[in-house]
Amino acid sequence: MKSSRITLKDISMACGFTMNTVSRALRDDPHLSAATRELIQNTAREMGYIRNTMASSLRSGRSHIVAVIVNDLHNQHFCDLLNRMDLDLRKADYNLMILCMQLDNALAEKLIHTAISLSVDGILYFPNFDQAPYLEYMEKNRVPFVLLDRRVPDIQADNVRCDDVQGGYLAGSHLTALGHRRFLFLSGIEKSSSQVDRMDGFLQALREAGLSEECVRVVPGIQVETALARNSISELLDPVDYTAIVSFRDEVSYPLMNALHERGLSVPRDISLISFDNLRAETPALPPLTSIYTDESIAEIGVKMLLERMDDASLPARNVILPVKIFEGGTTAPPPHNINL
Amino acid sequence: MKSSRITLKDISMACGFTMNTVSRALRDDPHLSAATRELIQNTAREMGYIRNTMASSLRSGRSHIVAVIVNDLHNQHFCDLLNRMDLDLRKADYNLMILCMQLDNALAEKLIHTAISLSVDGILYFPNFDQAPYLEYMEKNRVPFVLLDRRVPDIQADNVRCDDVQGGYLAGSHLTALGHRRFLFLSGIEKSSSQVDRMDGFLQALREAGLSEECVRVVPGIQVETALARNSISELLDPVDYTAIVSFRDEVSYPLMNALHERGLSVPRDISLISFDNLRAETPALPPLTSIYTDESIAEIGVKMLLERMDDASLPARNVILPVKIFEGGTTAPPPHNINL
DNA sequence: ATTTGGCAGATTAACGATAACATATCGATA
DNA sequence: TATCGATATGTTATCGTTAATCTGCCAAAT
Repeated sequence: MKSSRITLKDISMACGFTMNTVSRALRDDPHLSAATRELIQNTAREMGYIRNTMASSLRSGRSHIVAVIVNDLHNQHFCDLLNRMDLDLRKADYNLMILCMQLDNALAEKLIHTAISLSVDGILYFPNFDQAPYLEYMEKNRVPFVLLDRRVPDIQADNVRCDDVQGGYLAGSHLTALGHRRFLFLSGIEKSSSQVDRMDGFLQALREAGLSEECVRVVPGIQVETALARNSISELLDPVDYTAIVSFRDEVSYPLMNALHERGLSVPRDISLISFDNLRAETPALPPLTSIYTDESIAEIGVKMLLERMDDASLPARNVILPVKIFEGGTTAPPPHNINL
Repeated sequence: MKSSRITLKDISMACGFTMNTVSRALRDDPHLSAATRELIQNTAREMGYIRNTMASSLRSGRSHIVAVIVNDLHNQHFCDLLNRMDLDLRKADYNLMILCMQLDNALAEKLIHTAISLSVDGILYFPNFDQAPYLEYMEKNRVPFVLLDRRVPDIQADNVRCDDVQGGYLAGSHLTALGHRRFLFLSGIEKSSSQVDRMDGFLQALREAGLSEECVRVVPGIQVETALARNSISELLDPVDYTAIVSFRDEVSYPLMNALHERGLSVPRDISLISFDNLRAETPALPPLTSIYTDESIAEIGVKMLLERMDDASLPARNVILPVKIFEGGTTAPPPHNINL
């Protein structure tokens, strides 16, 4: 019952080759004879050798780790993305390290430090609006990175996100086409480009329908999150001076439907409900949510871009904007005709 | 525009102290004079120094990383747990590294290797049944670890999980008390103790109600997952020779309800539905799911245990079993009285 | 005045792996 | 036969940090 970790030295002594030769054998260096390589690899396996990444990375400069920095893990969107990233990165022989901001923007800087400190080979980053300064760290330390899901003003960097303006526009034109004239708009908490862009697109659709901003009551993200946490989302509904609700993400829609149901309002007969979910169309709700989504995977594309950039740092910055669509579930309908707001 | 990483050497040259002194200053070593310490810390900050974890860990043996190995991230259960773990670990100055098995059991061994290779300070592990051998790696390499959510036979190690036998029993007695006599039991894919234990408890409740195993049709986990992936869960429902469904996790229940609804079966009027969710009672469904849960947090307790163990490897192994309760949502009711199965 | 002890900081040697370079062997070629 | 090049392996230096040990200095104690 030997204890503690086996090192190259141990293997070297056990099979008579130098540490260097052992190291090369374990990395499948083709300059070694097949016999030597196999002998060493077998010995290593028998002894239960596990390479020390810390040492290896220190010397070689490569850690085989990619970090992804996310807002929080309560959002199923993100979790699905993370899963996909993990899969794709593992195929390319990288480990994914998930770093979570816990909705604390100040933590972002620290997490970027952590990632750099770990000598990660690349970073996938969901930036918020006010985090542009942190990006400098990555550039200064020459860490390849890709920005996901959000736009950061005045930054020249790889970037993949959804067409949020178009998303907001689709939501708006869908509702106005059905005849809605008064809206409740529930925002998300993050100060992200998604917020701004979706609202822009939404308002443009209203303008095209001859409506003004007056028709929209906006609930700030912080109120939404607070209400969610307190399980009191019902408060946000009053006064019911609207016939349609636009909610920032699908997950808000579930408690929302419960709250509407409790006060006797039926979806979509009395109130229409539409939300955004850049990631997938499937929804467990009954009726299924009408939702804005994209067919493509930010995770897949983001990982691909990062792999390319890690491979060649001199590539020009790329900007990918994914088209969005509307999934017409069962939560939108024309407003009740007897309504008079 | 300086590039690449600043090292202790750079700081050392910039402020005239040796690397060692710089290193100590940056670690708040009390043996240094306050003046020196501040001078060095300020210089480091100005120069944008970021400690190299790889080097630091190599020398010191501590990485400040804790790894958690999970089955997959599509399960909101796990994501909630991970979030909590991350929070608690960060408070204790550790980074959480999430390693995902992607439902591929063989990957577990590799992930444990990865964790050890990274010199993590501890491992939180959701083991499956057939993974007991892998645990040896952790013991051999003296990595502190805690087993979560599942029981592994014949292993003497820190362990926190729910009382799954009791959970199965609660589900069973709840349904038999309502008058149900025929059941459909949807399993989860993992070969975990939860599976076995819940079924044990469930069957015991049936026996106490004078029923035998014959009353239960069991759908294997692999079929459930396949159906979920193909979006064809409806297939599993036939023939409808039961009045109650027990599903292994809440997330299966949503598509299930949709499928029942589509074929004109109402929950709970025609079919009762109960599921397990060790983690939280809140459910977005309408009506809310009747579900087995626990008030306590496996994440919180698991992290606490791991911190204690990392602090003192000589502690005796501890075994914590959390009590479970039933949340009576709206998805169970007496069976239709005209039924004759 | 000499010893003692503590403090601030320097010197040196690792941690484990790998890159860069050097060497030895052998067959092929001039 | 002497030289060359390819192949297979050994030597040495180093990645950035920290642990272990040591030195010099000054104040307090004898």
